[in-house]
Amino acid sequence: MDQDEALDGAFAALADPVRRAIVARLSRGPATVGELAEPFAITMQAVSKHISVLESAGLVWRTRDAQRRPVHLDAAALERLTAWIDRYRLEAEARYRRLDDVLTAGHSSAPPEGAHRKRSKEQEP
Amino acid sequence: MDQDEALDGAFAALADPVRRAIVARLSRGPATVGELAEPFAITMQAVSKHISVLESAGLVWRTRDAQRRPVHLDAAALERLTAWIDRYRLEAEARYRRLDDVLTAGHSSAPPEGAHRKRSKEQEP
DNA sequence: CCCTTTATCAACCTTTAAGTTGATTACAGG
DNA sequence: CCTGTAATCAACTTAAAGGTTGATAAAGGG
Repeated sequence: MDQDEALDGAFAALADPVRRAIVARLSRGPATVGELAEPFAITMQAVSKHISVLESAGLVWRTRDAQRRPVHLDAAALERLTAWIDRYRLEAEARYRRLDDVLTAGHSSAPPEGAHRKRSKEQEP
Repeated sequence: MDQDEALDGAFAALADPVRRAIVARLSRGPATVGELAEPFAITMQAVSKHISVLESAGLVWRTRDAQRRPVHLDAAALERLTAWIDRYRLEAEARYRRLDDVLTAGHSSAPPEGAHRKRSKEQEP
């Protein structure tokens, strides 16, 4: 199953400021390659490649309008990424909370943000 | 600071199946480098590098316990990633809904999943 | 004390990614 | 038509990423 490869591609696609800017722009609506390239100091060929990367990652899809190729954002693909992250984030946060419960047992004040670090048994460098 | 570079590093860090598996494991609690390396068919040095990548990305932090270096997941860093994605995902979804509202105006049935694609004005290949 | 465990440092190899320039395709409009 | 516009294809350069082996450092247990 290439569930893994899908995540590889999608996260890698977002690991580039140009591609993230393209995603941000597309969240407001479709745009052509030329429009997407305009804000950047790189060639349209380079932007075209970035779009191909986003498309291979399943984050965008292309249509056709004469010689233009409008690019569209796929929100569902973004949702799959947050789903992956949240699965582990929530698990970790639940664990923190259980730890804080134990460590603050019998006390009244709620632990401050980031308390888990300072309350850890191990020492920092 | 450089918001962009932080996202670069964090997304790039998750764009690797080994590092994602490490994150998944750490969501259940801290682990040593040796423990983290055990499931993989690569050397501990390679895993150590992966952990350095995750640490530079701010996704994990290390403590010290004798000659061991337990690694801990930073859930807040994961939260920053979902925050970035959701910002644009929600914007795009809101736009879809407005489009569907227009295109289904006066009709009673709710649009099916993925309707935005099929209802687009442009044609697919 | 030494020796074993745990992990990092260092040098190197190979593959891939981002960018460039130059040529080519596809389509619309005068 | 044929000209201009929009975008992709192709070949190449450079830099970085992921892996390896081998050596080194730091800390405890016998």
